[in-house]
Amino acid sequence: MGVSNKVSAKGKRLLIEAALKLTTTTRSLSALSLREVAREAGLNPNTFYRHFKNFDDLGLAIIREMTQELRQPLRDLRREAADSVSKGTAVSWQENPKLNLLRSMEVTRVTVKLFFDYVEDHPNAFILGVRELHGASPVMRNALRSMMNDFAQDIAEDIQILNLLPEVNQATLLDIAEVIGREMFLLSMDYIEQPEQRSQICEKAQRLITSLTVGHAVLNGYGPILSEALS
Amino acid sequence: MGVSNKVSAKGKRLLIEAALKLTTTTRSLSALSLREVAREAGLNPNTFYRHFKNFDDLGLAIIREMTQELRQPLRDLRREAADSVSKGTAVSWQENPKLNLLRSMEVTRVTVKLFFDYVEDHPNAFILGVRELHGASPVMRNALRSMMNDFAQDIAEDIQILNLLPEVNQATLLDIAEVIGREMFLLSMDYIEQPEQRSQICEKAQRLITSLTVGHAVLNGYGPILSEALS
DNA sequence: GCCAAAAGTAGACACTTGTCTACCTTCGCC
DNA sequence: GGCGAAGGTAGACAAGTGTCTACTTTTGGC
Repeated sequence: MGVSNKVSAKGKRLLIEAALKLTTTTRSLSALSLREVAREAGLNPNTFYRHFKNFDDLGLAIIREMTQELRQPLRDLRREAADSVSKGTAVSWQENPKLNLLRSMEVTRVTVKLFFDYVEDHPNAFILGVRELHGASPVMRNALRSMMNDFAQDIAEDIQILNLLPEVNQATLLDIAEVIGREMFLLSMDYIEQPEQRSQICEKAQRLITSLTVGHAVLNGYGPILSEALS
Repeated sequence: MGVSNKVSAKGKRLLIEAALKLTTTTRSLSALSLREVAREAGLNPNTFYRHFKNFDDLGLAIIREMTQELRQPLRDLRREAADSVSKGTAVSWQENPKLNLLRSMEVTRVTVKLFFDYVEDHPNAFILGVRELHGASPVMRNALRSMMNDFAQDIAEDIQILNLLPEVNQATLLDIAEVIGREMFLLSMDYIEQPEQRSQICEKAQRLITSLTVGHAVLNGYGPILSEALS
């Protein structure tokens, strides 16, 4: 059931779980009442104050856990995907464009798959994340935005380290990564809500990533190389 | 002040404006109280019932207005942008790839500019739209999702009619349009919140759109043509 | 100028909410 | 084995809430 370990006091744990449950099934975090989540947790309303000083505080605790639980695992996932495809044999674009393009697409395919598997295992975390990312609480928004930035940073680094893209400007690389991160998170909502369309959603994500990276490569003068690779 | 005309009863109008104001400045729609918005509107709580049967009902009314107010104008904007660039002289990609690419990018530039001007004039509508698109109310979410679909449909049609892209599969064209629409809406939040970065945000949007379309074109076998156009 | 329908108001109802003070229970540590 | 802190509970409070019934005002069409 999503966000789980690492916090000692069981009351705190219960409250977090309760809030998570209510949020994902009914209302947004800021619309919950203190008594409501205490009731759901089977605790006295006052117990809330023993652990949190207000609602944003609870929200931040959830996000903190979520981040811990998501970032490193997702990082590992992408590495795993890369390793499973290219057994350490990095090839430059100029050397063998076709191979590299195929490798990129395969890494993308595997990463996307792993990502959505992960989404399936932690639906609540993603639902809450997407909901509050554009929600009403500035505190939440900022916290989640910074999480998304970190996430984008990771993606950008991986793209670079894995040599999935010819060299491009650092800033625009980050732009690409941001869009990819954001769209993956948003697509995760569809993935959760529409189980029967999951394979199509995976493919859609792959196409998006490939289009974006290839598009950027072309605009940076790698058109001929890519054309050759695609022929 | 955003969403404005077309509804007769002034009470209804006042309530809508009040809800919009409270939503964008403080909480999400579902977190508002009936009495609160009535108070803000300077009306008796009971007046609410004369016009809406519940809160989702109010929300839908707002969305209905928003859609009316946004869709056709945005459509006109894109046409205007296209006209201002190519004075009716449609050129096929094969005939003159370079000209067409430049024309595409110019249409993109102008459209993006006009779009964000529009955002600047209707910030509340966009804030509420983005917030509730991923909010807690399923009714809202569905209504807004369908609005976004229509919006994407419009973009896709325009891309096709204006010949901005070589022929591609209808479905993937729609995918591109969806991503463009979504990202434009999300970027509009940044645009509203960070006035000092507006020109960068415009450029970012342009790059995104160009990368996406070019990327798709390349993957559909138009790489050589584009390479030539870029040379 | 009338009159019904629509829009708006008043007062009350049972209920939920956040937060306060005060008290009990469990646990870790010396 | 005792003690202090942390975790949890009980009861009460004023304030706010959704919704009901009943009443008044405004409005538009004849």
